[in-house]
Order: sequence, then structure tokens, then C-alpha cells
Amino acid sequence: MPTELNGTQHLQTPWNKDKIIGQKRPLKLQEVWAIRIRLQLAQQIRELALFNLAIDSKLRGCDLVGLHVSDIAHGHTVMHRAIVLQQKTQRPVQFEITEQTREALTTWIAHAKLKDGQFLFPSRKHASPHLSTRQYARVVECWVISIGLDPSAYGTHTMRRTKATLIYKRTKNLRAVQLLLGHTKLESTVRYLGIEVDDALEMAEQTEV
DNA sequence: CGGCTGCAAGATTTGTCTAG
DNA sequence: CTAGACAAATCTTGCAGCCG
Repeated sequence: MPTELNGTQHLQTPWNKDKIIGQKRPLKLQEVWAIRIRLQLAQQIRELALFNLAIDSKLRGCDLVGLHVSDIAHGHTVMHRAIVLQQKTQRPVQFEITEQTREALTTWIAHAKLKDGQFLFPSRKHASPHLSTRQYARVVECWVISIGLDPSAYGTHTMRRTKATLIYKRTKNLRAVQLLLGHTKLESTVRYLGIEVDDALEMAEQTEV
């Protein structure tokens, strides 16, 4: 758009006009735990389930809020693994649901009396299908603020990036990260994580053998 | 009221195409 | 074959306003 007034005022200027935002940062392991504990103590059943699943699934926000109960659970039992078709790329990704996430989800499903065909995170409004990504983003922001981090550096993509980064740091297994994120090519993963290509390919080869 | 949806529009993500 | 360009989908986030 044309006019950019005083860059720092919060009037009605586009939120990111002339601002350099950059990628959203991933959470550190201890930060994940900090948030998790807070939610547990606060008895935030829905948010705890949402948070745990977000970390575990590494799904994009739009895929996460659009999840059905039947995608991750059979009857009253939450599955250990789930396969979801990504909306953006139309490719399936498989992810593991950890113990505590299953617990949180089970509690949430029981608490909200959700049925198989319903959305996992239903909207309050009848006309809307499920929780909006807008609200999800806001919830994430709340989490970040609650543990004293800068909200502008983290977002919903932080959730997606967090586990992938942790796994890469720990195992150096790019191949695994690629599968977990559902990327089609190693190059995409490399670009995403911002790793040197030679470095990455070399590692992938070593891992393959 | 407070939680939530929807919109707008620049930024980021990620599959794919293209040149070297 | 690879890096870079391109494009389509998605994200980010202030703001307005609706619903339970």
C-alpha cells in the first residue's frame, strides 16, 4: 500500500508493513515443558490437549484445527499414531502421539463429550466448522507470553518447527525430519531448517547406509 | 462481557519449473 | 543434477463485530 506513516504506531496500518519479521523461532525443550506444566496446573484441558497435539503432530495450524476426532482416536481410545492429509500439499504425514498427549486428548474428548465424526476442536458457533486459525494463533501467543517470551518471535509455526528442530538437533537425521514434516524433497527440509546443503546431503547419505 | 470468527494484505512456506 | 526463481497455499496479526 502507498503511505506508511510512523512505523511503530499501532493504528490501522498493515501489521507487518515495513517490518522485518523473519521466521518464527522454535521452542526449546524446557520452554515446552514450562508451558505444559502451566497448562496442567491451570486445568486448561482443551489447551493442554491442543498444545501437546500441536507439538506432537507438527501440523500446520490450518490442518491442526481441522482435525476430526476420528483422525486421532477410535472410540474412546486415542491412537498411538495418526495419518493426516495435509491441506496445503495434499500429502499424507504420519506422526506419533506421545503418552502424555494421548492422556490429555482422552481427558479432553471425555470432557467435551466429543463423538467420532466431530471436529477435535469444535467452534463455539454452530455455523462455523471448527476453531479458527485466528484463535489458535491467539492461544499460542498466550502460551508464549505466559512463560515470558517475546510473542512477536513465536507463532503457530513455532509449534510445527519445535519438534522437528529438536529431533534434528538430537539425531542429525535429516531424513527423519523430512518424513515427519511431510516434505517431498530433502531440499525443502534443508531450506526449512536452514542448513547447509552439503552438510545435509552428506548426513543423509551417512544415515541412509 | 469475554471468547471467538472473519477479513485484509504483506511475509513465509514449500512444490515445481528452469537455467547453467 | 543443483541452485535459484516462481507460484500457490498458508501464516501473522490488528480490528470489527457476533454469539452464548
